Amino acid sequence: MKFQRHNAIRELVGHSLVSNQDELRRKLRRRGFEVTQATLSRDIHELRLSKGPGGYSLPNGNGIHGAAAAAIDNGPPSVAEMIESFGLRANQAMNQVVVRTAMGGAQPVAAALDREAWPEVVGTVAGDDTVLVICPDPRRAAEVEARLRTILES
Amino acid sequence: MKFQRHNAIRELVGHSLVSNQDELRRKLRRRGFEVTQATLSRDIHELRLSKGPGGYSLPNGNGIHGAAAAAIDNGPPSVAEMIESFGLRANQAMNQVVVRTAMGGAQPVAAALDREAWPEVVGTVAGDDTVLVICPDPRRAAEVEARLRTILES
DNA sequence: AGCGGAGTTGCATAGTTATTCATTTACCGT
DNA sequence: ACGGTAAATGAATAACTATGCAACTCCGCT
Repeated sequence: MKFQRHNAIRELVGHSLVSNQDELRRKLRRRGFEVTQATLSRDIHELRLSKGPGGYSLPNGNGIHGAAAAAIDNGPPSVAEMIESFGLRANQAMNQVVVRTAMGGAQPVAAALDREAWPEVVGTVAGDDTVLVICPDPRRAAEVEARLRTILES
Repeated sequence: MKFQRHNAIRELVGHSLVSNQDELRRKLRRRGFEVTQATLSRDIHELRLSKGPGGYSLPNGNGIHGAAAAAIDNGPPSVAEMIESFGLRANQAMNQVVVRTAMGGAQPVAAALDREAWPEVVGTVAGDDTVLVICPDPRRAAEVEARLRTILES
């Protein structure tokens, strides 16, 4: 089971020196986990471990396990949430959409848009209360405008 | 000189995303350091950098020594230098080009663009990590995109 | 000048990690 | 039960990083 293996990896990396993935593979095998290097590469990525002079280490100091980890992991705010919180209106202009928000709401909205990386959005620029959304062409801008309006009106 | 190069590496790693040694090599070349990947591997070891999900990072906490960092950068930063330091990617959309940068990199990049006053650029708008470059028409925007990409990939 | 050692680097390549592709497995809704 | 879909994984391999070695430079000494 992947979850158990992840915990074992955290434990090994936190309490002993692990210099490379093959060493990790051997240590895990002693604990009953038999997987290949490819899987460990993916595990390490998912656990966001980093590799430095002293082998692998946990992501910046916090070695939280199990339940505590899950509690913190409340995904980042979605575009829908941000628009619901801050959005005032959205207007298309050529290949752009201008989104007006409450004061100070532009940055969070733009950040959420960037993170979700909609295919119709090339990029965003945010001020204090205005987000400029750049699309490849007017058609895509219209789609974005429509989608944002749907959220605004819901 | 090795010492200067080490400082440049610290600066690049601290202020921009460096995903691998070849990328670091290209960014250093723009600043006048011409070395091979082998040397960078040694430099990284000596600087005790670590590599994680967000590229290379400085050894836990100690940032750049302000004076030393400033000493490297004399003349007004060029667009090429700024793009090398902060640029992530460039995408054209109609008569605009959206430039994504490392967090906080948009303002310096836009300032450099404004100062160099390219004929194909009408103006720029910068947020935290995105610069919107306005061109007179799509053709000119394509030229700007191509030129920025050349820098990014050089 | 000539010698010898320490330091730095590039080249080639060994060592390590990430990714692609195909397969297997588990779970859904019909 | 049966296709359809998504998650997990291994094998092969691409991509990336470290290292042995030779060449070169820079000093300090004779």
